[in-house]
Amino acid sequence: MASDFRARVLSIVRRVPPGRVTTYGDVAALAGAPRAARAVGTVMRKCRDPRVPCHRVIGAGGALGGYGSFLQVKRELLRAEGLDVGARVRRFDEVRWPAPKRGNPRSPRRRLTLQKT
DNA sequence: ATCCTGACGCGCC
DNA sequence: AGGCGCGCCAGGA
Repeated sequence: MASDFRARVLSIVRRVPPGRVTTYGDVAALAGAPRAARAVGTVMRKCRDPRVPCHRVIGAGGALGGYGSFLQVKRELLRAEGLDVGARVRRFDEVRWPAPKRGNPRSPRRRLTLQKT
């Protein structure tokens, strides 16, 4: 296959159940590349497979993310699945998938802050 | 192999 | 609270 990464991303997105959403970043992490959120977007962009619910992949914090006119379709689909979608997906934490783990010692999201001497 | 682009994310202004 | 800029990664030309 073209890329292992791509295949993983697709397989992951396919598991997102109706009425639930996930983020580019989370998918990237699940695919084994925590910093490749943008790359996930690249994959979604090419995705034409109806088995892949790409409309359930949104931006961090509930932002829609999206692409051109498809953004509108995305909103429709999400609403059709019962989600409350405004400028951003509301109740995000409740419809997020997979269920966000709390106090996860293995999610050491690095915070590389630049100090000002 | 190299360069440019982009359905992202997050710190800062 | 919102917008801007820079960093990250994989794809495609």
